[in-house]
Amino acid sequence: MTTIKDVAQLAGVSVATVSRVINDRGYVHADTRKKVEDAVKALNFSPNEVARSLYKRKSKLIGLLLPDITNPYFPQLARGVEDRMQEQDYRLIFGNSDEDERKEQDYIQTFIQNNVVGVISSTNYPHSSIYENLKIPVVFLDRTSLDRPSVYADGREGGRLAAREIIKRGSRRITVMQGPSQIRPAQDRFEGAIEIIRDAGLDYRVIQTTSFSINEASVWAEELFRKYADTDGVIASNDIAAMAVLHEASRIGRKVPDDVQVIGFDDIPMSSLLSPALSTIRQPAYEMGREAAGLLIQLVEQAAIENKNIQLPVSFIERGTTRKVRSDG
Amino acid sequence: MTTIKDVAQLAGVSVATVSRVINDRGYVHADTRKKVEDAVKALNFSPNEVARSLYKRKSKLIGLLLPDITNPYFPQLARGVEDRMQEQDYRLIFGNSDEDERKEQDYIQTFIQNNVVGVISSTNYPHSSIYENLKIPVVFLDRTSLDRPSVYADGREGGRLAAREIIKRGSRRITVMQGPSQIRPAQDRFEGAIEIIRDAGLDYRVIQTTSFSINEASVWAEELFRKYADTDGVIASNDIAAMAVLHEASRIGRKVPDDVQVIGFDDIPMSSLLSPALSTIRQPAYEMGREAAGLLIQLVEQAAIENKNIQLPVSFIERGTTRKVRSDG
DNA sequence: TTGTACGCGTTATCAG
DNA sequence: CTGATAACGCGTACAA
Repeated sequence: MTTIKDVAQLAGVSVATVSRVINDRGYVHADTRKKVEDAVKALNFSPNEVARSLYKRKSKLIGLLLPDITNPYFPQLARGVEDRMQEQDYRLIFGNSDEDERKEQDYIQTFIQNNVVGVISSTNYPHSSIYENLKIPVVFLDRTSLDRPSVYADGREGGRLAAREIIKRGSRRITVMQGPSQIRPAQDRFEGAIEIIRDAGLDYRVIQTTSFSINEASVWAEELFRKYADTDGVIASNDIAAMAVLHEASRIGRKVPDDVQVIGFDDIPMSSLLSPALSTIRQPAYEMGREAAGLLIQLVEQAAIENKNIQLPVSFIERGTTRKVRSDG
Repeated sequence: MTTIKDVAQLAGVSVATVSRVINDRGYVHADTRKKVEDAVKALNFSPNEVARSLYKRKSKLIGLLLPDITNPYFPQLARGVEDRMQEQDYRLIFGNSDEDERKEQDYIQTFIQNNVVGVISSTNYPHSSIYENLKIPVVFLDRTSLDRPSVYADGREGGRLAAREIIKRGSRRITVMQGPSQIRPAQDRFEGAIEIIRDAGLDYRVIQTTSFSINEASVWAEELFRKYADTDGVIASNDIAAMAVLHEASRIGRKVPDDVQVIGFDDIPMSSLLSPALSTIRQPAYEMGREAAGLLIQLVEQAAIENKNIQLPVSFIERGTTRKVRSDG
């Protein structure tokens, strides 16, 4: 490994001077600068971030904590975060929490040990002591928290939107899948949806789900059609659940969207490739990731005390699992 | 931040002793140990990994480089890697390369600057100078390389399997989607497939694709049915491509599997939720991730010079996009 | 404009 | 069995 000393020696100057040129700090004569730059190139030197980090007590590392990267919604968040961080030369230490508070705790701990300067977390426990005691900035992603910086989509409006659109297209016996109760955005969606359904004077059925797991999605889809065989509209808790509903509908011979309409949530990349393509409420996941990263960088670099919340809008993506809206409204 | 000094002071011993206790190294009297342990707890001390890393010139960090986490195949690899690493207290610095050699270069560079002890890379350039000159162990994941440690699935056999199964089920005018030419496993699959098709005395059509991108998948699917309208069997380059084919088939009114059979590759999680569910060649992605991590840990910890290759078996997952095999063969 | 010397938190060596 | 102390590589006072 080539160190700053090697460079200094080759350039015939002191380490301080080398440090000055590579950090572009303080005065250094043009000639000396040239010598140093040549030496740096010759030795292919790049500064040891660890030593830097130790001295400055801060790094260019950010901790990213997501529930489960295997769930197709999260990679988009992750990608957004990464791209934005990358632009400012931050790197990511990444972990899957499985929504397990203990695992989160452990990860945060090792993040700290590695001098990360901030963390982005998609936690279910934003008020856990884990985060209360943290001395570095945290941004909650895809999680609502009013007293802490966070970036999330407007889940309640998403729920409303889904209900409005499905009602507008003629569903009357709507089943709403209620996502895991500990996940705020999932509850927001649910509440938004039933708010509109109630206002429309309709009643509704509920399927309570306890995770976003792909495996279990099929189980709930089965349960849905078993318990509510007459349902003619499903507002799914996310696109995976919607896929499972589509699959089950097809299996038992219910036509989508003629017999039953389905609206998903998220708009994961493959939703448009389904047959019929999935109508869904789009969350701008990639953007959310980017925003979270941007916000965290601000917090890190400007130590702004002000707590910020960024709420991004959702939108209805009309595809093939909902009927065309009748022209008379 | 509480340091080893604080602990030493509170325990009334020297830092050396504290170090001995926390690393369980050398002799230390039971009573002293107790005092130190108490102090550690009282102060909630945990060692600064950065300082450790600086001194030891190695860390508990490894670099993971994947093309694009947004592609649903990679999260499974990532998750496998992470779970295995986690078990041995290694953490991941993660980056998306977008299959861009320059980006890889940059990431590897910063990995090194952060003292990572090894890297797992799913690169298209295993023989690039980036990796040649690396002094730390590298494991290539999902990429074949005979002279370097690597973990991959048996792509050629996968191709054969796909061809065999689709022929066995009656397809005669088969179209093979050839994945990006620079990606070895994709070529292996392709070659395996045409090998069997040729042996069967059939001819075949080819659609050349240049990426695994979801957006472009639709384009190729369209092209496929436009150019080869009579095709009665498609061996897709991966499950995403297969989804696009399914989608397009449905759009133009070709029945799957009756008019045309489709076999995917990968077995990504949502393949089973399609309607009809996707028949595919399964790669054990999660296992591959775990194996790669295990191998890298060995390399890191035992400095075994021996180059190892791990090839995992693929398997045919029979679902709804292929017909039932006729009992007479 | 440049160099010397110290400290960041930890571990290993070597005396005691 | 324990304690001083010198590294690890870098950045910054402070001196020159």
